Amino acid sequence: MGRHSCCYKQKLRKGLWSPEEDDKLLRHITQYGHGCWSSVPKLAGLQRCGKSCRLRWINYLRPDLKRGAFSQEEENLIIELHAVLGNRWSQIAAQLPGRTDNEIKNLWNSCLKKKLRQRGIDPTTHKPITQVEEDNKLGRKSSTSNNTKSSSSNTTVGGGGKVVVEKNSNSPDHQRYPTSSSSQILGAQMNHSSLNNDMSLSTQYEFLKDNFVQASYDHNSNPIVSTFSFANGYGLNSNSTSFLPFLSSSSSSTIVNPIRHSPVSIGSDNNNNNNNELQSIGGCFDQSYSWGWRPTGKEADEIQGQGWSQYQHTPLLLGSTIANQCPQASQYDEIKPEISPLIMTNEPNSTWHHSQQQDLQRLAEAFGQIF
DNA sequence: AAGGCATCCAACCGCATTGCA
DNA sequence: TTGCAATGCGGTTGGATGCCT
Repeated sequence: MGRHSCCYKQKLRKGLWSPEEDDKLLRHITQYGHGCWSSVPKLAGLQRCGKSCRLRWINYLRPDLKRGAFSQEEENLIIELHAVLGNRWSQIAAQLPGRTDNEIKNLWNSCLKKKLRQRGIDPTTHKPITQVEEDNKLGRKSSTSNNTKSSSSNTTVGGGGKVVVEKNSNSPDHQRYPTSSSSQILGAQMNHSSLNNDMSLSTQYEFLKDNFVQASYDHNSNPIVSTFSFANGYGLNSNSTSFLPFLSSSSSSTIVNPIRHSPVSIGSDNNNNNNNELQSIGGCFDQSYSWGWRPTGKEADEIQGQGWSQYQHTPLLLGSTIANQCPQASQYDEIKPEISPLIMTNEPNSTWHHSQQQDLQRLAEAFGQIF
């Protein structure tokens, strides 16, 4: 542990904080707030630099911190988020209320990495270790290398916070984050299969379909909000008119814009600029088309059994409409339906019909821009 | 009991970004 | 536009602790 240059200049204390120092800092911030951190030590009567005070507050003294061991659910969530976000500890921490990035980083390095290895999973790539070894043996480039310009320099995305490209080119970061909102093909980011940028749009669509995990509906919201989750941790949150991308593996209500990597809010605020920004990202907000999934096979039979027959030709993805009319929709929260694409134009008297190739193309393009 | 080693985790460092004059 | 200070973030360090021999 070194010392900040400012600490050298001012002969400030370093190392562990004493209870007295904690008390001084806590009292000061409780009473006055932190304001400008560089002025906090002086005002609080501490021989520390502002940076040190800030860190102590964020990682230890904040009243909203959750103490104690991580639960199994929290560990699972961290693993899932790491697969999507890589070493972006602050963004992972944002999904776990009461936990700090430092805490999560330490847990990952001391415990979770080990657990994943024991399960035969490479903690850097989240691929099976055998596959990673095979790739290394063959000197094969990871699927990510096709999608990134460089792994040797830092880069930023969308004007948001710093995005550090990891030294290890196997990092999931490379494959999860497009450098522009439309430059990457969905499939290359959805998992680690051999899909590449050359695949046809209908293949992309099939890929989407395969990675669809579940639909759920929030009957307490008005209008009812439908949520659609995909295997890569992203999802779509919809009402009847729009689809907003977010990180679906989170149990919290924080919505993450996967393009800008920053939390945004989606609420009932019609003037919310973030909403507009998000809606402009995906081509699925096309004015002339609506689209969705319809359950087939066993699930379709179950729907009929529950009086859903009148809706059997209506897509589930536009679930807000269905859920408004048919409360049993919520029973499908945990079902992964077999799905077939349906599409409807917004022209008068248009009805739902099975998608044609051109519809699939539009759909795949829309998803390709979101993910 | 003592020494060596491994692990944990609080705290620091360096760098990028942001905000402001 | 530029320079600088403040802030935020991820990587790293090293003291404390526990376990093993």
